[in-house]
Amino acid sequence: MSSVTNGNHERDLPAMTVQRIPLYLRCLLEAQGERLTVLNSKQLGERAGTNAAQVRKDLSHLGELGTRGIGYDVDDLVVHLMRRLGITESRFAAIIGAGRLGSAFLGYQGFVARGVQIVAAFDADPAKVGIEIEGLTVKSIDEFAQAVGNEGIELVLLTVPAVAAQRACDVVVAAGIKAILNFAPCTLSVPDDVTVRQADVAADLQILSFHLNRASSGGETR
Amino acid sequence: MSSVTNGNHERDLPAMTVQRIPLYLRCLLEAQGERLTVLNSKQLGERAGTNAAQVRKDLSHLGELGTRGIGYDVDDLVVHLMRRLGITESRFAAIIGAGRLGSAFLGYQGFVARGVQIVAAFDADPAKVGIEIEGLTVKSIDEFAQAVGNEGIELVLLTVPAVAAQRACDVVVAAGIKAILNFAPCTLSVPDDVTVRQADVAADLQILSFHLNRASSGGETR
DNA sequence: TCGTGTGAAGCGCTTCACAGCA
DNA sequence: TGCTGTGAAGCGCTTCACACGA
Repeated sequence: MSSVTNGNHERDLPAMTVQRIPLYLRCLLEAQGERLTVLNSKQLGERAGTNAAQVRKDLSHLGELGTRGIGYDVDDLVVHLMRRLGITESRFAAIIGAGRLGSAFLGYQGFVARGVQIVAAFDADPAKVGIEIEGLTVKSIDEFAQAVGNEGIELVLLTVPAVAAQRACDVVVAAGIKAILNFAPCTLSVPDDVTVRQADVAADLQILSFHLNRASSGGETR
Repeated sequence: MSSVTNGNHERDLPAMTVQRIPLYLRCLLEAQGERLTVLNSKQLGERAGTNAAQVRKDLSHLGELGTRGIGYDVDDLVVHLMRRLGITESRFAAIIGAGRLGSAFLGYQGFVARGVQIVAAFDADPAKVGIEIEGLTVKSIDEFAQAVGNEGIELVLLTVPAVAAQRACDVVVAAGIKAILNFAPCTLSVPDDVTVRQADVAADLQILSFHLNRASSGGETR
């Protein structure tokens, strides 16, 4: 009603654009490491594995971030993408399930640079509670709700066995968490306002297996 | 040229259908565990988190697998989907990078039931070579090409740091591997006939973070 | 009757092509 | 001149609605 050049560039990004923003951000951080200050849509597209038109269309949804005749300022764009992703300040995450996979993520040093900080680990198994993994003491799942408030936890990585996943998920949802990354190969039931992303490694391998078939068989039917 | 009811149900599935087949398969295996013999499209859709129309359209691409008025025979469908994915016999996979994440997958018992068997682990670090993880001795990456032939390896899980990923990838591709699941947060350059799937946990968390923003802010612009 | 298989409609994403601006 | 931002065209996926068949 008052702004002129500022269109409705605030909410409602296409789902596919949202999925690519982390990819663009990663490529831009790489470019920063190479001391590049400007990237055009073609260059960014090549790094991200897409094309220039896709990059321009995606970024145009965020506002007019580029300079015609020049390209995109790398530092500027990094800030804009981080702001859109809500990671200008690190988001705090918790791991539920201190098994092999959960421990691997606890020890991974790469999350902080991507705007996520793992601040706590929980397990339902009393044998796991109290042990220290990568400098963090595993807490009981019973303490989860309290920890969410105390530590500002907003994201959950669910790394429990499939049979325990729904139970753990219920605890997480009851504590007010709205975003879950589920590594268990099962469908989780959650309220509409909770977002679940599925990370099923076996499914990924099956998809790759499918593509192996397509490549090898020349064209015979049997 | 001779078959009557058999249309061209052999190759060329829509990409999105291929992505959902592992999901359907997982739901069907669950149903088998519950001693269910028949599922209709609505029931399968609910389990898979989609709808009946989507299920029917997807499965129709594989042939006429259902029975009108009844639904789909669970065992039959499992066999069909596994055949399409090329996992009627287990596919053999190798892990490159015997770090925390690679070790976690080596110890995961759930792959075999999904048609994938991890048969070897490799690392470029001489300090890692020779150590035993979950009953498997870590080999040098230099032995990879030979092992591919000896052990029938067709899939690779790449769990090395980002800086080492392209180098490791080149070794894998040179050994004739056509399918790679890359856990390193970087874009890999591969020939056209090699399929790479990206598994970037930090990117998934960033997407979840974006959705947190959308949910919390009621509608104000600033 | 009930549920599949399927053409057709609907919808969203991708690509194109070019106007607009530094 | 060179590259962005963007309407429009193109394309593929999803959803609908119903004929067909057990």
